[in-house]
Order: sequence, then C-alpha cells, then structure tokens
Amino acid sequence: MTDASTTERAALLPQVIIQAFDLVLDELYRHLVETGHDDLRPTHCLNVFRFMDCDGTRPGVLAARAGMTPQAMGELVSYLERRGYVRRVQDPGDGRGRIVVYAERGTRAAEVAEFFFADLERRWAVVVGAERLDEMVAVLARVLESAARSETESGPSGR
Amino acid sequence: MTDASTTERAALLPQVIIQAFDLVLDELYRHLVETGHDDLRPTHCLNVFRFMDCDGTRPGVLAARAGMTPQAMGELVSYLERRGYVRRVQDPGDGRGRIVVYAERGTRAAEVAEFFFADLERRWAVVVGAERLDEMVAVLARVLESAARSETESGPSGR
DNA sequence: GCTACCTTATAAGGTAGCCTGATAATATGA
DNA sequence: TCATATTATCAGGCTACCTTATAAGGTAGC
Repeated sequence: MTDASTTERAALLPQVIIQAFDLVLDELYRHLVETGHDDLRPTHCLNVFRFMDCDGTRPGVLAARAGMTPQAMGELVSYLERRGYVRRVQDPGDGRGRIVVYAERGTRAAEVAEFFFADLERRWAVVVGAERLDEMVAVLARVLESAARSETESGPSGR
Repeated sequence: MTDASTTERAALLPQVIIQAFDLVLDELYRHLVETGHDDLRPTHCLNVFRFMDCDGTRPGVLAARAGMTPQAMGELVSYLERRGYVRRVQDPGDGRGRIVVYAERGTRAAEVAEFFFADLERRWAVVVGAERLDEMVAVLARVLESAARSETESGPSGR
C-alpha cells in the first residue's frame, strides 16, 4: 500500500502500528517457546487468553469476543484443554453452560506473558522515557476508546 | 494472557497495540471491500503491498521481507496477477529475475489505502490533537528503530 | 562456450485455522 | 412438558502458509 522505501519521511501511522504489533507478538512467542510452551500458537494468545476473565469465561462469550464461530473457538479450547492450559468446568450460575478456566500450564504461561510485558515496558521506557511511553499508551487508548464508542453508536455492524 | 475485565487500571501497552492493529486492519479491509476490492484479503496488504517498492520488487525480496518462502509468495503474487493487481515483468538489471510491479487495480487499491490512512489520521487528530498524535507515532517509531537495531546487533535470529 | 550458480516457476502433499451446516445432549424457564 | 439456550461434535470446505523436489532460464567466471 505504502512505499517500503520511504524512509526519509516521518514514520507513517499504520506502519508503526503494524510493526509494533509484529514485534510484540514475535517476542512474546519467542519467550513462550523458550519457557516450554512451544505448543502454544499465536492464535491461542490473540483469541483465547486475551479474552479470558480471571474467574473463567463461557466458550460462547470467548467466541463472540474473538469474532469467530463457537465451533472454531471450541476447537481452540479443546486443544488447550488437552495440553493442560485450560479446563472446562460447570458454570455455577447456569447449568447449561460451562466456563473455561485456567489450568496449571495456562497460569504459568500467563505469568510468563506478564513478566515479558513488564520487561518490554521497562526496556521501551529506557529508550524514550517512562513519561513519553505512558503518554503514548494513553493517546492510543484514548483513540481506541473513541473508535469503540462511535462504532457502538452507529451500529456494531457485526465484525 | 491479561485480564479482559481489567478496565479500571490504565491501559496496558500490549493490549492497545493489538487493538489498534485490529482496528486499522478491519477498517482498511472494509474500505477495500466497499471500493470493489473484495478479492483482496488481509495477507495481500500485510505481506505483499506493504513490502512493494514503487519501482517494483523481486519476488524473492518480497518473500524475505514478509518472512515467508518464495513459493508461498509466488502463490500470492500469482493470485494478485490473475486479478489485475500486479504484473511480473523482466528485471531490467538482471535477466534471471523478474520484478513485481503495480498493475491498474493495484494502483487503485493503493490509492484507496492512502486516502483511508490520511482520513484515519485526520479523525484521530480530532480526538487527541495533531500534536499528541504525531508525538505518539514518533515514540512508537523510536522504540521500533531501537528494537530493530538491537536485533541486527545481537544476530538477526532468522525470520 | 562450458559450467556452476542464481532466480524463479511449478507441482505434490501436509498442516493450522478458520468457515458453514447438521445433529445431539443437557439444562433452563415458562 | 415443551420451547429455548448452550455446548459439543462431526462432516466437508477453503485459505494461507509450509517442505521438498524439479525444471527452466540467465549470469558470470574461466
């Protein structure tokens, strides 16, 4: 879309976001592999763990949050369950439902991710300063919040 | 990895980056579909167009930049060529090689993307101000530059 | 002009990660 | 009891990659 050779100009907004996304996910994935979670693939972090609440989440809710079908989410959850990352337990509130909760390996992987994220923030703060980094996150968050609001107002439009 | 219900705390760095990435790509895709480029899928933007130079790029170079095999890139390029987005022409410098250049639909799609990106920046600037937005992009770019440098120093480690 | 190498194209076969559609089991609530 | 909601499972399909192997053409050194 944009010219890859345009290095003189100031950085382009979409480019830096895509690159930052790639960087964060590549590094996270590397850390997970190094800590014995090589059977975890990007989709498990992006579409399952990212949307799980501490106290467990319904498969259907996970599917909706990730924007995929319950069947597809069911496959991911089954994969993670077989490998000890999550468990499916009865939903105490509604017997029809189950909730997906963290199992042992899942908890450990989440800890690895948290440590990595904290370290990433520390390293980035060294480069640009903690204040400018916080400001950057705040700006992005503000923009996202605004985008989310305008989307719910003008109709969610599925996804 | 992190708790989806943690909305009280300040936004988390990885979360906002992932969300921004999703937002930008979803909206870009929507615009492309709306302008008659519904046969264009995210991978074509992320892995082909993003890495194409204005004056054309070798398939092998594209594959290396996108971090995939020449065969996989060849498939994507063939797909785009069949649909009039790119053309393969002789490399004037080296007869063994060909270069992938924009064809008519590709040029039009690139224009759509550029308009969309410009509009996105305008809309975001309304929310947080042009200055804070520029500052955010600069901070992200600075961090990425630093990460890229430290990676080439300590060994590219493939990919 | 021969040869070793580079670049690209093509084909076969495999896997992951989604999709749609259909069916069954179970639990809820009217 | 019966309609509905939730989940699980199976079948079949598609995209987007992968690996491996082969073929074809151009380049450059000798």
